[in-house]
Amino acid sequence: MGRPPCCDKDGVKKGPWTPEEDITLVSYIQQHGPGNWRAIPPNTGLRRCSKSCRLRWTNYLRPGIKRGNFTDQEEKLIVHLQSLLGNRWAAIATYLPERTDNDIKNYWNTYLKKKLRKLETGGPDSPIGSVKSVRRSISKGQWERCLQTDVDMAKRALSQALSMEKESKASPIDRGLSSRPSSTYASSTENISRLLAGWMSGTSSKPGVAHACSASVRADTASSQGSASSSNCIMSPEPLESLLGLHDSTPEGSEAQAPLSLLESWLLDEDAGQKQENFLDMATDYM
DNA sequence: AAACCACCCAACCGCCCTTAC
DNA sequence: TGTAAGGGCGGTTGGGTGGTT
Repeated sequence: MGRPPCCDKDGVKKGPWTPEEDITLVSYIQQHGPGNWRAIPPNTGLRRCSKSCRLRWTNYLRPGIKRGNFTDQEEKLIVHLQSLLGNRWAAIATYLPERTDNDIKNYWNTYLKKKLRKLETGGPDSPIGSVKSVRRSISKGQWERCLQTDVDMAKRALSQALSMEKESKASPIDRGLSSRPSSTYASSTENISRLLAGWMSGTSSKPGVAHACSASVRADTASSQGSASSSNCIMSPEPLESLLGLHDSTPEGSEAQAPLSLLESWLLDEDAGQKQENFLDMATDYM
C-alpha cells in the first residue's frame, strides 16, 4: 500500500541541518517535549518535514547519545543481538541506550559485517554460529516469548538504571530543572553548544554541523577516552556499564537487576549456547 | 600535488504499524 | 469497520574525509 511521502511539498528543505535549525528544534522540544513531530515545522518555522525533525532529534540531538568508537562490549552485544534479532536495529538499540539505531546500523553495515565475514571464513566457532544453532533448536513460539520477555526486562532495568543515574549525577543546573519531566533536555543545550563550538572551530570547508561535530568527537574520543570532563559524550558511559552489571552500585530493590545481569552476561558470553537453557528458564519464570 | 578509492555516517525514502475518527 | 494520518523502522544514498598511489 504505502503512503505518499510527507516531504514532497515544495519548500521543504533537505540536506544537512544547520546549527540554527538545530537550536530551533531543540528549544522547541525543550518547551514541548518530543513527539507531535507534525506540529514542529508550522510552530517553529523550520522548513523541514516532521520526519526529518524526528530523525534529527533521535539520531543526533537527543540527550544521552554517545558517539565515537564502540567498545568491545558494545561490539559483542551488537553481534549477539544481531544474530538473535536480525536487523531489528531499534530493538538492538534498546540494549545500548547511548547508541542510536542508526549508529548501530551504520556500524554493522560498515564494520561488523565485514569483520564477521572474515571471522566466519576464518573459524568455525564464531559466536554467530553457536547462537544460530541454539536458536534452531527451540520453537518459534518459545523464541518469540523469550524475546518479548527479554525486551521487557531490559526496558524495566534500563529505566531504573537511567533514573538512578540521573538522580546521582544531575548537575546543580539539571537538578534545578528536574521538577519537570523534560529535565534531560537540558543536556541538549550542551549538545548544541558543542555543536556550535565544533562548527565555529572547524574550518570553513566544513560543509555542515554534523561532520564538524562528529569529527571533533572522533578526535576527542580517540585521544581522551574515559575523560569525563572533556568528553563530548553527553552522558557518561556508565548507564551501559551499570546495565551490564559492571558496577557495584546495584540499586537496592531493583527486581530486574539480577535477571538482566544474567541476560547480559549471556549475551556477552562467547559461549552463548551453553547459557541458553538458563536464559529460557529465567525467561519463563518472569512471564 | 593531484587523482583515485574506500570508508563513514547523516539524512532520506518507502513501507509498515498504530491510532484516531 | 474502513480510512486517513502520524510515527517508527529498516534499507539505501550521497557527500565528505582520509588514505593510497
